Amino acid sequence: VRSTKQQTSTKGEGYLSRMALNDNKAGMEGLDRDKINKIIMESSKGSKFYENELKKEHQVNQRIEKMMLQKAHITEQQLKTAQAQVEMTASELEKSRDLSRVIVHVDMDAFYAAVEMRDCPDLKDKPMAVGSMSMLSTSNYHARKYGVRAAMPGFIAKKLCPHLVIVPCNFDKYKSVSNEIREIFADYDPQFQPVSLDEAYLDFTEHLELRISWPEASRTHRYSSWKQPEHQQESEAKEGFSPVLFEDSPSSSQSLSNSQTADATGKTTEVFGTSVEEAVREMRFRIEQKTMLTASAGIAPNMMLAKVCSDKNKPNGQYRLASNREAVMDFIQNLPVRKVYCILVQKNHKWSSVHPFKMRTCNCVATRFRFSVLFLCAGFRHREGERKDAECSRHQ
DNA sequence: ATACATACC
DNA sequence: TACTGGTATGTAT
Repeated sequence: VRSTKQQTSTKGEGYLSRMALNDNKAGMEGLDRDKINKIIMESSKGSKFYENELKKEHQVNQRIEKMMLQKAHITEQQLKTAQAQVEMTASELEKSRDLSRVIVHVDMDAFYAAVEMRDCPDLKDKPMAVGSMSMLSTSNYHARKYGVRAAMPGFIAKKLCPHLVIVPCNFDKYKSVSNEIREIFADYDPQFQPVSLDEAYLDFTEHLELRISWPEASRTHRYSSWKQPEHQQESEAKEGFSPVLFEDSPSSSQSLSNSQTADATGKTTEVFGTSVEEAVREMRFRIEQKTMLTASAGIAPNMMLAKVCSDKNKPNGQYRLASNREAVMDFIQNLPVRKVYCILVQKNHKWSSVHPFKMRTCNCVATRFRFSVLFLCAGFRHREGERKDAECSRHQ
């Protein structure tokens, strides 16, 4: 597969395949996928774009045919050599497996759309999307029920949902909100890695080591009335509380999570525990109080898994994958390859390389390739390496 | 070293 | 009418 060098693959999955894979997305329950695909096809037909996509798809098919021909000529000996290589790589990866870090992936829910809805309550119960007639950046959950989603041209979205409201992008606004949430991220990991305006990877490992001995006051956060501008200074002042001053063992209240102090007026503050889940819940709480926007998070021993996890309980939820081999393997079993398909092949050959084998789940890939160590791909490995370098220079 | 291709949001 | 644009990495020559 790797040696098939023709540069004929489509951009990403390709338009047509993408539609066929229009599954498994939040907000897609109870919607008629066939009908949606039909409308998309009819809207696309005859356009230059569509012709191009067809051409690319054809090229990919030819490439696959070629690969299948090559496959017929593979000898027993070659197979054995390849097998041995795979086993070797597998055992190397197995040895280098590191489950000691706690990585969190945070992703704002329908970010651009959520910002626009926050600032214009009229949009609240309407299907809306952010972008233009040519291209949408994202859509709110209401619009997703009609099959309207990110990276879809606006005019097609209008056909799927005639009442759709399309709001133009306000990047400056999104940038300033992004800065607000990044300030919170920095409290948990000063070296956090932003992916885009609304998404970042955080290494919680160190925060958790310190947090275990934090007093309750440092883990208490105030509900915002969303009217007083000073609410953010409030929480920052608390965060600035030095944990080093409280090195005695965690107090008895430490294990009691989710306790709330009540006022005459009701809840005004919330106390968070010292566990990962509590720390992440706290971070999401602070984001919501500060920006009126919700975020979802995934907690796992590496970036790739964290990313997949953050999708699991979206919107406004979080999911933690335990840090042991068994849990990870279990999690991987029935995961659609689509979510992590970069695991097997070179990054930019991934889709056209895995696709012809028609494998849906990771388990299927593992069986076919007798390959059991599949949860850190080159792309993420690169970024994780980057992070370690950054950390080294920080310590020096 | 450069141009071109691909990926991600 | 209309199928992104900014930024990164990877590959070929």
